[in-house]
Amino acid sequence: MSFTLQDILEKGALLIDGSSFIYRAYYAIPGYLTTSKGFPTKAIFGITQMLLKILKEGNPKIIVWFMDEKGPTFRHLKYEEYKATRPGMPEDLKIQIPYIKKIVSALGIPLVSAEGYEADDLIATFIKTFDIPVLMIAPDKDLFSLISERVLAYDPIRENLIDLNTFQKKYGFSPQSFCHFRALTGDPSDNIKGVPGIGEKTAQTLIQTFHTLENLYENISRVTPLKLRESLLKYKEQVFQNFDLMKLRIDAPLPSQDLSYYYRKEPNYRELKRLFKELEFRKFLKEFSFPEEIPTFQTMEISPSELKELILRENPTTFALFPEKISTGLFNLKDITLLISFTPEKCYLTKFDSALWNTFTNKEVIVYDYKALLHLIERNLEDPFDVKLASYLLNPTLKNYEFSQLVFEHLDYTLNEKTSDKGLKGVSLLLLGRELKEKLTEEGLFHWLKKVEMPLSRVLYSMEKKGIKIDLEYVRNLIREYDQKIKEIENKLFDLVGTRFNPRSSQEVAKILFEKLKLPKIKKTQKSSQPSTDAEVLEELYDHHPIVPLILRYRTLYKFKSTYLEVFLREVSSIDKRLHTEFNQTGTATGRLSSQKPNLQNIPVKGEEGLAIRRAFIAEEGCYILSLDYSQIELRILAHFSGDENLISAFERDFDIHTHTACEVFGVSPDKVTSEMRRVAKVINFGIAYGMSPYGLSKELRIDPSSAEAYIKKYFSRYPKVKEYIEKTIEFAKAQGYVQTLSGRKRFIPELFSQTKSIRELGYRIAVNTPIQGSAADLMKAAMVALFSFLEREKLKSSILLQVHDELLLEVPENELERVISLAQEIMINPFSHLGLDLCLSVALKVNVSYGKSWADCKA
DNA sequence: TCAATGTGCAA
DNA sequence: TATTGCACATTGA
Repeated sequence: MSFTLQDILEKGALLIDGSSFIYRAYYAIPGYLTTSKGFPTKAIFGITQMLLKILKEGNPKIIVWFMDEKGPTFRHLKYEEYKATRPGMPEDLKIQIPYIKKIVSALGIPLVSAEGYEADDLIATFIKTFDIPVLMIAPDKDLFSLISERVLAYDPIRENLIDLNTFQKKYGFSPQSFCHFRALTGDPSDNIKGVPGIGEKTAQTLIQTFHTLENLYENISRVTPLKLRESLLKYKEQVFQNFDLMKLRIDAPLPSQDLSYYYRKEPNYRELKRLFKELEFRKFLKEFSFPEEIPTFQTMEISPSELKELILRENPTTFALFPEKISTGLFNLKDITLLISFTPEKCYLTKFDSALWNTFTNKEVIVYDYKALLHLIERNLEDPFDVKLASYLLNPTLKNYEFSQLVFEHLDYTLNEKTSDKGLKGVSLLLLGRELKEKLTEEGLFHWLKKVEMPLSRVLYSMEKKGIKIDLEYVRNLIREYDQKIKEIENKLFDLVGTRFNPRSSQEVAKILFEKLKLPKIKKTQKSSQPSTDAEVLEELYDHHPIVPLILRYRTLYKFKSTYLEVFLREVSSIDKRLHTEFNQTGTATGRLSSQKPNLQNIPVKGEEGLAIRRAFIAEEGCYILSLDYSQIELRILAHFSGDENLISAFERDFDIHTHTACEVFGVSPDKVTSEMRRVAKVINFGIAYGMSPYGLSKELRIDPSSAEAYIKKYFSRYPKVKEYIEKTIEFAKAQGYVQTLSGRKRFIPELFSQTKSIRELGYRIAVNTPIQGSAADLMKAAMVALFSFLEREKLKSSILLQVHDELLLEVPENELERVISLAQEIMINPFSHLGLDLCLSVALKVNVSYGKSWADCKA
């Protein structure tokens, strides 16, 4: 009788020749595959893919992974030449083996090997020991001799199934004779020489006739032609030695004689997920159905007083605190339900209550989104642990930091967005807090979170709440003025063109400029093939037609009106007539803040129109708007990181850095630097921090690429350590897969390992820019926290209103002005020491100060 | 109503 | 073929 595949999977065993499998996976898959850190994973990936497929489609009850062991086998001991010509395993395959073993184990597949024996011998012994149907996953012929009515072979790469019938059809003899056959032909891959002059065809005929070697040599006189017979006799010893080597042993030591030992076990999902993450097998992370380890717990409604009693009794050290339901009751009083959990088995639902609030002092409180919580409860909550900020510090490039996303990322289960399970949210927050605290400590970032990011959330909360005063009357007048100017320009445009069109539509503008007026197309837009009409293009076409300057002017006016002035009126609070932005503390890849609704970090400043917009931001009666901005903070940080003596000394001596660079690049003394030379130097200085290319510089400066390259070369020869630093940073990033800022925050840069050159080069620029931009952000954050706590401690009335990356905007009562200026300046110059942080720069920082009745008045 | 696109503002 | 953001208006599904 014969077995079907189904029979085998249900009643029999699936045996894998792991060692040959690994070789096949390594050589059969073309190309390279590595993690972002460059660790080779091609073989691991191939094996995993195949195993997952086998497990999914076959769902075998018994599956065993057999492997060779490192040391010599009895074959090596007997015959020196055995496998002597086989080259050693390639290094990059060798280091993958431990991972393959880990994955096999994690999948619940028993792993069998024995010192001195090859995988083949173990498989033969297994088949001999257990009389069950077997499917051998065997990518080479070494196991063919084991094929029988109950044993099939399968080549997973060629997807080729060989059963007894197929075998006999192909070879014309039974599998038991296979080693006799191979002893005649030899096996070059194992350095086994066959009989010269005997190939597959001849050997096949001989074995078909005689079945065994013994029988062949007993009847050697019947072998013709004579030459063949002589050759066989001459190599008789060799042939029997070959047979001895090829014959599979059936006395290998199996780990157990009990079949149940070889049953497939439940996968170790946690380990498997960890491995997939480490190896960056995103495909498997997505495809493999990991069961969710959702905690089991009780949800209980409880009154605040009862809960307070319970807390006093049990005295837990850590709480998770999540606002669950907010409804607005009588007199607009907020009615808040809290989820509170201090053990993963329980979650309490209770009313927000100030008496309960006191029990949290001196406890560790875990929250999600501290700033939002402060807005909600409008009370102080000292020194909590925010899981949103924590996971941002661990990885600033996540798409979003929603609670369910964090649970999925760090706790590996899916949280239903619906509030169907309130308790689970509370318990999950507690577990997230534990998990993230551990990870953060490992990364050395726990201190930074507690000392800077958490307090900063409170600072931002107070800035958002305070808002900034807007001169509404002024804005309304300005809008009227702009409306009129816009209308005038529209009319002129329509007159000149001859038809009405929408000057805000780039499509229509392009039609008029490039089709109707036949102006030269300078460049194309990014995604469509429409010719671009952006400012850069229009500048170039400025003199080609009178409508070009008009369109530029129209764009500026319309932009300022729609994006700024009208938004101010729309967004200004009806309660305090001030503008309240929202700062996002987890919104950028570098660690900067961002601002939205409205964005107050991109208020125009250039030109008369820019200042006109800034004039709308005014100080309260009796107060001043005070602006403190870091001077050249990014270049100073570059000087610190690179240690370049020239750059450092330029800052130490408080030179104008652009003029200094102009001196270096153009080889002239400071008094000979023209404004044009300074402009060029400024572009170079900025470009360096962004990793600008010679081509980019040439485009920006409208010079030819070769002169741009000469400038850059000159720059690097004058600031040699800057060049060195850039190179070292890129090397580090490629080796480690990430870069770091002063605070120790990491940004991983997968772009570095892209197959696409342009994306890879983007990765280099990110690697250079992120430590600089990110460290500047670190400094500013520390300064804000230190300044805020100073203002609070000294009970000053001054408040921080805005942060614009390297600038702080304060509203300061006149009588505090002098004191606040000197202290704020002092704090910003040395922010880390004010927080007791053990960080310092090798370059002095400089802070420019200005103040006035409006933001527009804050200029040097 | 939504997403994609082009454009432009800031550091 | 210069980094990090946010937001507007248009366009077409």
